[in-house]
Amino acid sequence: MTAETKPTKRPTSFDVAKLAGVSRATVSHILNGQGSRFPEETRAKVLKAAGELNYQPSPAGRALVTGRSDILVILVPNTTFGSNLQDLVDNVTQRAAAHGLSVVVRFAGSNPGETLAAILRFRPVAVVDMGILGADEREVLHNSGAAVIPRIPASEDPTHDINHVIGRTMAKTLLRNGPRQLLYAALLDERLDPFGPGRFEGMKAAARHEGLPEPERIEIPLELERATTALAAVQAKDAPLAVGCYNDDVAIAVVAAGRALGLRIPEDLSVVGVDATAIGQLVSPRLTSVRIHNAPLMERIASDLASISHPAPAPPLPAVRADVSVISGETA
Amino acid sequence: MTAETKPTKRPTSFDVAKLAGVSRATVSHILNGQGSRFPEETRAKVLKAAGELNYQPSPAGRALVTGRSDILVILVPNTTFGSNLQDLVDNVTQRAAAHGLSVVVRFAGSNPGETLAAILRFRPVAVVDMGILGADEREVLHNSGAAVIPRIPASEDPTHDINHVIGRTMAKTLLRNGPRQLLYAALLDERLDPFGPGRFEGMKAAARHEGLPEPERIEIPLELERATTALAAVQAKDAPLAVGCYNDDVAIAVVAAGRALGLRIPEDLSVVGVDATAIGQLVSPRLTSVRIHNAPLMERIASDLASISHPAPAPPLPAVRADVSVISGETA
DNA sequence: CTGTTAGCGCGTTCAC
DNA sequence: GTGAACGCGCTAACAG
Repeated sequence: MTAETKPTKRPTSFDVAKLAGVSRATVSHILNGQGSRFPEETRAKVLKAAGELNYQPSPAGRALVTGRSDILVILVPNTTFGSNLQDLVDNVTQRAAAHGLSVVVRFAGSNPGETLAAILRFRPVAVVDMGILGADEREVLHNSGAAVIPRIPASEDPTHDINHVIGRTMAKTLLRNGPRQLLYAALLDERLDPFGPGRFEGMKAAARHEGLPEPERIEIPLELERATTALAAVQAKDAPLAVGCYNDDVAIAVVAAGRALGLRIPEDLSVVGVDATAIGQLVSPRLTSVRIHNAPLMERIASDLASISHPAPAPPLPAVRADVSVISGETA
Repeated sequence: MTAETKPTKRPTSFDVAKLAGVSRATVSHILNGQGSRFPEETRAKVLKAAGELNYQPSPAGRALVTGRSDILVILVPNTTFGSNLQDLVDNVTQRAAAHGLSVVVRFAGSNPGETLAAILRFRPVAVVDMGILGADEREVLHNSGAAVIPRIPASEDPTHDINHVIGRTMAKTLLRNGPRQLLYAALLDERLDPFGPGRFEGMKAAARHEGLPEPERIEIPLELERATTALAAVQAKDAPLAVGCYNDDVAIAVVAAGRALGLRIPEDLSVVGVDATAIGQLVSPRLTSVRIHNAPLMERIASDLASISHPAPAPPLPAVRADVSVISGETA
């Protein structure tokens, strides 16, 4: 270094104004596009000055006056949320950047209230909710002035919930070779299983529809011995088991436990996972798994994102179609 | 709702001052603990008023005057960073909250400059770097006034880098049953493999040390057919292969590819992963894997976190011991 | 039309 | 214990 460059040398709107030979107000007007139209000459001067100084408006100053930060929060259920989490985040980050927004990721903690409070502290422009917020929490966010994305039609039939669809799909897949004792395998760590209830409900509905007894819910740790114990506890003498799992990881654990118990797969134990992860297709036996098609959701997020700038009241708003498909493997 | 509650009804320091019958300056002094000592009575009044109003200082206002936000950024390499990512984030979030800091997660994008810029926009108090920042980038952050955590001893021997240690450990493990042709298997998606170079270097060093030829680097997609093709391309006629993998996911892919090629494991193909994930221990054959002990790192982060409030120049600063162990499975 | 003045929003801090 | 000013950007009101 030559002469102890001051750490905080960020130019302010005042610096730009000075360099351009105008007032701060003019700078603000021009840089925000809107406002009265200034002669081309003035615009150019200001833009050039801003460019030379590499002027970046202070988020703090802006937040102070607008009462809102330029932050967009992506609320993520947990780390195990498919492997497409990264893609989704990258995608949203790109689009948000185009709107001048900064994206931050928050993992949903085990304490919903705390999580909500943490989000509110950011005074975000928008919150991308992957489906873990309750109606009341969405309400709170909305009232705080944050757009909650994707926007969900108000009168949503719980039967159309993606997790319900997943649960039904698992059940249907497990039952396609005749009736079996249905089970729902959740993760032991509840923190990681926010979608469990919906999926379990879906399986129950499917069971009812088939005239089968209500499925049982078991918790499967991702550890062989304890998983085996858990599975053994529900193993009937000679009724084949059919286990719908929270995700592929759990499915792998169930398969491992079944193997440890000497069960044939899928004859004695059929298993269906969710997410159709790459790993699930690489292990032996290859998993049968429900794949969630995120494209529609992504599109919806993108369009909602686009509409937060234009405070258009409420454009169309088609429901997000719950789009899933079954990847047939060797476990069901 | 009764009467269109105003969205922004947050109390300001003025409200607290009014209710407590003092000036805003007094409120500020008392609420920031530090400052001259006020009579107990005044303190109580202010605290009570703040409590009743549930007063939360505006981050924007504070940021404006301090030139710094109350944000702590955790820079995460990618989604596949072990499953302990969630634990680490939760852990840091807890501790940070105790310091009144808000934690945000950023995934390191493929474009380092962009990532750095995005972080700088937050003007964060601190950045937790999981080891993906270069010395220059750390420098930039430091100059911007952000504490970079964990603090790394300046003259760090690259040989002590955790990834180098991991690479050497993989090689050693693979070679414990005699010399083999060493390979390093990276993920196809480079975005997900920021630690690859260090690990590969570690393997090279170990190979040199053993007088073996330099290991080759291969890219293994997480998809059976293409993984098989990639592995077949490097398969010598009758030299057994020994593959050190970026992580357990890659290891599972290599094992699957080997099986597809009719190789016996570990006789013809030995494999070592990294992370010792739960899944790796549930599949068959059970993975041999290098486990990274995060406790020391966590502790270091915790202590560094504690020291950002006290601007103590530079307390001790013991090096973080790179602590790894080998989980013996059936693949090496 | 073009551009400026003035004051807000919120917490902090110096000087009295 | 307080008054006043600062930091930074925005915008309504206003003057040239």
